[in-house]
Amino acid sequence: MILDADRDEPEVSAVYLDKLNDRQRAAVEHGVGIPGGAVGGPLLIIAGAGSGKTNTLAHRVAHLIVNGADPRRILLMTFSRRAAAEMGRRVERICAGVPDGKAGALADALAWSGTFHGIGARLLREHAADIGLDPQFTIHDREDSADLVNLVRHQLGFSKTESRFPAKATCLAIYSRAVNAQTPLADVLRANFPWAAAWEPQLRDLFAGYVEAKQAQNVLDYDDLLLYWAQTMSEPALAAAIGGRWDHVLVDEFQDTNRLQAAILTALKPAGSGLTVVGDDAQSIYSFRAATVRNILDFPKTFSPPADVVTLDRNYRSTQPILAAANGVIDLARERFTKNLWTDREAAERPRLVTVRDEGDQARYVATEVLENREAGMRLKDQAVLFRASQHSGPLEVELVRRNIPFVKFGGLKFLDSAHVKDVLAALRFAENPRDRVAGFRVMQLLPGVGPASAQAVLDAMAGSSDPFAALTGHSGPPRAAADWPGFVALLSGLRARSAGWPGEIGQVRSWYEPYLERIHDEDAVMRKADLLQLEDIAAGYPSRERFLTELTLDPPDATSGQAGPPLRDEDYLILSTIHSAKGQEWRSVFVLNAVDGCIPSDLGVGTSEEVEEERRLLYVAMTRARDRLALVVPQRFFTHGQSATGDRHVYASRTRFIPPPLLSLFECRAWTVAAPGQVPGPRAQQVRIDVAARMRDMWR
DNA sequence: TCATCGCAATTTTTT
DNA sequence: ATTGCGATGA
Repeated sequence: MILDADRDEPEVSAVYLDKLNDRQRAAVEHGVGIPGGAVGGPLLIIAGAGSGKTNTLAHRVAHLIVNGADPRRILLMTFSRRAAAEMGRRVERICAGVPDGKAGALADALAWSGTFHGIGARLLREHAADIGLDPQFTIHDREDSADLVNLVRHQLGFSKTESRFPAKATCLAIYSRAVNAQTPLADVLRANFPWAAAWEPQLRDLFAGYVEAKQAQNVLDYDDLLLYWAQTMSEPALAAAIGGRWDHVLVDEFQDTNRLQAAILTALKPAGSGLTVVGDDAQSIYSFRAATVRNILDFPKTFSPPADVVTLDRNYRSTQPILAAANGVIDLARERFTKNLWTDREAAERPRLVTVRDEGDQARYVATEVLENREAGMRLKDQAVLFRASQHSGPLEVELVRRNIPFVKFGGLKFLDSAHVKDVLAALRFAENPRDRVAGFRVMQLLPGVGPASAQAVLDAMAGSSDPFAALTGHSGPPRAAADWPGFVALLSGLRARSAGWPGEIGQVRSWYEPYLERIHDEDAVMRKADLLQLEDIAAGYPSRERFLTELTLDPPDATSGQAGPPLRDEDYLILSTIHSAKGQEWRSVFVLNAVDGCIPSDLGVGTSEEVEEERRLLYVAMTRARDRLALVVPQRFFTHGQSATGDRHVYASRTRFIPPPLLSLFECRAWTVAAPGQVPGPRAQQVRIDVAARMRDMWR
């Protein structure tokens, strides 16, 4: 693209502004074009669902650039890297449409965009020397962090206490909340983990040990990426240097940030100049991660003069009946801060509330409807099925496979979480950072004859040495692993020397690992090997081992594995997604599974009224994803787990409490049964599900 | 003392 | 599918 940067017209012909409504335009133009090129004051954009939020933010970024802002000095923090990429594309497109466009250099110029955690990791590596951090640090994901907590818990002897000590994941959750909410441990325990409150002194010791262990091993967990960043900002000189890197800082999905993130933000821009945050308190669904709507509510008065507020309440996405139903649901919230949305997209069809017999019928209903929609010209990609918990889509997935309907699932367990992938990554991480005990502990125990004790012994020997890797190669190995030890040392030496280059190293690990994989998982080794080949493909997309490990941890590929590889780009497929993962997206037709008490709200989320309110917002988010059609499905009975396949123990469920009788008029209520002639409904339907499940298993044999 | 195997119990949402 | 526990065997 050819740039004509010399033309310096004072009046920028911003045709793109004409497509915006007044409010959006106010948000885009706020503080832009101040004489002398000064940066505007803080801005809060309250943007309801479907109000063109992403578009407005993209226009604002583009408008800043068109008016002379340096894209390299813009920091854009989004909720996921997918959202960041989408934003970059839009900004580029808008800029490209401007005659004297500055779009040419934009592709890499908008370099500072990503998640809080991703930006934090990048800054910490750059400033490592300033804060006494080794820039080679590796990053632990949730599971790794929990494993490390577990190791420390063992050392401190909490694993065999009289009454049961909280599980490793719970310990980590407590720690994480204390850090992210910036709240004292005692308060966290009282408010969120009352059953663990008696263990406060032990937990305090555990967390101290955990922090020490992380530092000794040169690893950071997710929370550290924010915490170290925030700590760095408490040193005035560093704060000025880091804050001064950017003229504009924009934050999307601000309702889902926590106190620690808000603290970072105000430290970056204490006066709020150049600061823009966007969010919607009605869509706050991450308080389990210590996010708080107070960040949005308190934002204006954090600054003096206070931030300007622009509210976008016109919805461009959904039809009026869909919006009316969604508004009805959120109207019953205990407290509301934003006004209801409005739209002029008239339509006759109300959202449907469909009662079905059980989860099997729910699956058949959705599959049938999806196919009907497709017959009517709606691509599969225009349709999505949303659910509260990843597992809820199980029966539907079986039905889709049976009917040959391709789908991609978002949310829930990723294939990175599977044991074999983690094994390979642990080997790479151990080579990258030989002090990483969790990685070493895991990978060494793959060798026959090596268990926890001898792995610990080797790690201790390494930890006691100034050159841990030399200590490893010099180690004679656990006595009972004599046969496998040389191969293991050879692998790590090769990785350290980077002899195979990247991504060849991953092939190196794979060929070393395959015999162990076959030994451990002799049943389904074939499928797991295929996963590893896929991992190798993914790895090829990263420039180096370090970048691969970092970015994979912070931004794992978000489609869940399972079906035969990732679908091709031009292929049509149905979207299955947790409601959390559906954030910010929209589809023409949306199905919401299990709109019953126990699922929405989740049984596990009804402890406090705050939790119930969050579940209500979750349903609201799900409903507002729909543009033209929406169906909530209510299965009447659920088969309980823990019984034989032919068992019929079940419980009856009732419609979600978030749609009480007064709201029913906003829906078209109907029942659906398997109506195909010749098919016998009832117990037989259950039989079908079992047969199909067996057939699916056979696919891989 | 340590590794391994079998058995039972459990599983929200995610950077 | 994974985690935690106790028993067993080297």
